[in-house]
Amino acid sequence: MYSIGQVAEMFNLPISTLRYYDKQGLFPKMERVSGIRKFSETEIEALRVIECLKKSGLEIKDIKQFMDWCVEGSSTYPQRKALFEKQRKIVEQELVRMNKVLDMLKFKCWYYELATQDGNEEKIQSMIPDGVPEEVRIIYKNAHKD
Amino acid sequence: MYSIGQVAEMFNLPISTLRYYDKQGLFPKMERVSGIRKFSETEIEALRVIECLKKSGLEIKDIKQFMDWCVEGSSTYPQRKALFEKQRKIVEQELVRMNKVLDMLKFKCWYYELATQDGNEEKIQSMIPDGVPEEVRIIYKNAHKD
DNA sequence: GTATTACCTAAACCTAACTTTAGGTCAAGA
DNA sequence: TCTTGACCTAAAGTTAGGTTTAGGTAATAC
Repeated sequence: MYSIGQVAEMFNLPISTLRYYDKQGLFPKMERVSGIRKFSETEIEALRVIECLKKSGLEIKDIKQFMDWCVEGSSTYPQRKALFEKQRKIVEQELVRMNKVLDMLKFKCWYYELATQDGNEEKIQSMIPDGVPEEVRIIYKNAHKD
Repeated sequence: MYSIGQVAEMFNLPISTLRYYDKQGLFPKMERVSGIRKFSETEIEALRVIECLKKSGLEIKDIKQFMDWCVEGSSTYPQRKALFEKQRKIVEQELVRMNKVLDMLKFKCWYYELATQDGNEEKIQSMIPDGVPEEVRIIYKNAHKD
C-alpha cells in the first residue's frame, strides 16, 4: 500500500494529477483509510495502463470507460480487447507518421548543415529544383548523407 | 498563387486554422491583394514545415520564432540548425517511447485475446506471477505470440 | 438587381487536462 | 504546546490551440 506522495514520486507525477485522475474515476476501487487514499498494486497497474493509453492518444473519459469495464467483470472482455486493438492500430499509424516527420527533420538538419558551412542558402537552394515535393527531397538528403 | 480556400483543401485544414496561423505570425512574408491572402510556394513550404514541427511537439510560438529567423536571413542559420537538431532528438526519443507503448498495447491485446477465449481472467492472471513488471510481462507476451 | 460565394476582421467562445488556491484535519517531533 | 508535514476538499484559474460568431466587402451567376 502506497500513499499518494509515494506514488507521485514513483511515477514522477504531481500529487494534484493523481487526485485529478481519482476524481475523474480512473481508480474506481481505490480504498481509503479515514479519508486518506491507499494505492494498492491494482492502482499502480491502473496507472501504468493510464500512462500507456494516454500516450496512445486516449482521452481521460475513455480511460474511465475502460476502468469501468474492468470493474464490470469478464462480460466486458470483448470491449476491452477492441479498445486495445484500436489503440494498437492508432499507435502503429502514429509510428509511421513520426518516421516521416523524422525524415523531414533529418533533411532540414542536412540542409542547415550545408547552409552553415557555406554561409549561402541560395547555393543549396539551387542544388534542389524548386517545388520539389518533400518525398523527393528526402532522396537528396539520403544521397548526401555523411 | 493559391487562395486560402485552395490551401485549406490541399492540406485538409479548416480555413480558420490557416487564418489563426497567419495571425500568430507563421507566414511573415505572405502577400495580400486588396486585403485577400495569396499563398505562394513559400507559404506552402512553410506550412509543410509547420506540420512537421507541430507533429514533433513544437509550440506555435516557437514555430513563429523559426519563421522570424528565416526572414532575418543567413545570420540565423546556426539557430535554425540547432532547432532542427533538437527536434530530431526529441522525435527519436519519442519513437522509442512509442515503441514501448506499442509493446504494452500488444501485450494487452494478447492478454484479452486469451481472456476472451477462455472467458476466465483469473486463469491468465495465474500464468503471470503477481507484481511482475511490464518489461517482464512483455516477454510472456512474446513467448506466446501467435 | 439580387443572391450566392469566397473572402475579410475582431472578439468571444470552447475544450481538455491540469494546477492553484483557500481552507481544513491529523499525527509526530522539539 | 506548537509547529511542521502529509494528507484532504471544492472551486476557481490556466493554457494551448483552435473555432465560432457577427458583421462586412466584392466578384460572379441567374
